[in-house]
Amino acid sequence: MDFSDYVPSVSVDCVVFGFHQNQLKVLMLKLKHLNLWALPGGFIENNQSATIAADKVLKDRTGLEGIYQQQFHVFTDPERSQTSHIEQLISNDVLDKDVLGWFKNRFISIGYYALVEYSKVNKPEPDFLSEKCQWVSLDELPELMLDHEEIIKRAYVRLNQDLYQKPVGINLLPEKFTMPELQALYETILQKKIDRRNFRRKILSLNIIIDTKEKRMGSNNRAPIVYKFDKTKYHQVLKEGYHINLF
Amino acid sequence: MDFSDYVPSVSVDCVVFGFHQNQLKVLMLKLKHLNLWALPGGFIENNQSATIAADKVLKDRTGLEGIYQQQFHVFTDPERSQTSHIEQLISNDVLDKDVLGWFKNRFISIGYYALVEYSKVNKPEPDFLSEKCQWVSLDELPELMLDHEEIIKRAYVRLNQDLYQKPVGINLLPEKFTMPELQALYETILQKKIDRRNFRRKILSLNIIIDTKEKRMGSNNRAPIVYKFDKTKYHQVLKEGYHINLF
DNA sequence: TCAAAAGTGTTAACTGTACACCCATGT
DNA sequence: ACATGGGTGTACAGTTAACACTTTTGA
Repeated sequence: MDFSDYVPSVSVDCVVFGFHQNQLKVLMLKLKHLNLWALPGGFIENNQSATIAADKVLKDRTGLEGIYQQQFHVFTDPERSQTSHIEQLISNDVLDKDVLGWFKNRFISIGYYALVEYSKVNKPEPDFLSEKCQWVSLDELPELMLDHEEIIKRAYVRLNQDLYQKPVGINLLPEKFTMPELQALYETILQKKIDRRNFRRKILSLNIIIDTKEKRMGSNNRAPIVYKFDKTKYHQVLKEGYHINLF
Repeated sequence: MDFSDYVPSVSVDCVVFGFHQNQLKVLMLKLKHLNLWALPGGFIENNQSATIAADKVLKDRTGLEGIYQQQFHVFTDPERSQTSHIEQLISNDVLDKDVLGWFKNRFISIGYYALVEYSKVNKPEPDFLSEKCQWVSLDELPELMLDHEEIIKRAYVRLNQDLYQKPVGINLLPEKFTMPELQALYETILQKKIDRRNFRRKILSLNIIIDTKEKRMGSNNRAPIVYKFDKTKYHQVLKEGYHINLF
């Protein structure tokens, strides 16, 4: 393995959020032969920006392109770099021992959070260090490598803050969705109950979603209206920001 | 010069804001023999976090410790690294040519903004590359090295956003200040006029400033009340955040 | 026709906004 | 005593919050 194409000392870690069964999930990798989980991550090629590097990580794990991503923090504590898991991976023949030199470097990691439509991630792909890649519920995190738990926590805090400013949550839903679905998403991320009627009014007043004139049939109650985003207005609001008072 | 103590490929740049004569100023360095200005910056020692490295930059330039600082963005565009100014500094004998190897690296820079009390910075110190270090008004920026103009712009955008969420502006004022002074600061940063009476009410309702029972004498009008921060409550609010509607 | 959950509307409480007036200070 | 600008109060408008009723769907 040759790491000379990568910027030394810098890595990228992605906290990929998905929303399923009214739970916020994170895409995680289970390391081979170790009882440890890790965030999808990678290194930055010499001619890449970190954003492009993050795009590649996202593409490799989820198969998707054009995912919404947001750089949220850089993790620079010198204590965050540990190689014990790398050494174990080497002794389990997962990694060749000539890579230890690279991993012995201290790494500064740029944290991105990404929002994906859960159902579009059909078969998340593990990387060369891991045996599986799967969704893990945010409130049932397993034991994580290095400072990855802190990275997730911070990503979540930032997502939470951002949701008050911009309609980012929309990236977690499929193209078509109902008002109750959108509300469940907001309630999950913000961790508070919101009045159904007030929520609807506020969201509609943003003028970023459109009634498709369809209804979601199939349940034992009145069929909710199916909406989709008004992409033009959505991007406008995303840029400008707003403040929804959902306290 | 020996750079082996530093983390390769990573630098720290600080946008140091000060407030003087109702203007927002930034601390800038004038490069030796070049008609170019630069932000205070530095590299990260092997056992330092980026925050500590930024602290050192701030200490070296301003002489102050414990300055309020906030990491706001990482600049990773591969095109941002250029060495033409370094080469010119070498040909002017400012730098020894054996440092070119280090500076030829591509750098990823972690941007911090810092807020200091203008009057406490008595004699800003240039670094080894620069001939002077001084305050420059935000709206009269000279020609800047690399992407430093973009870094400043982004720092300002972030400061602006943060001011709506947390009472950060306080760090730009001396320990004791009056309501009109605080308002002038807000109006400058937010770039909008605010109604005097409404401003006062909102700020006071945050309960983070205390009437010192003193008055600022000396001008031809009613002497304004002198306030100071309630540090305990201030730090609490800083952590929790709020939203002031000053639109 | 019933339960469940969605759509719609109304009012009271609160917050923000736009003002006018009075007061202290130095000349 | 007057000009200047700071401190205080108040009423209106706009927004948010709390809540009740009607409608649609599948069983």
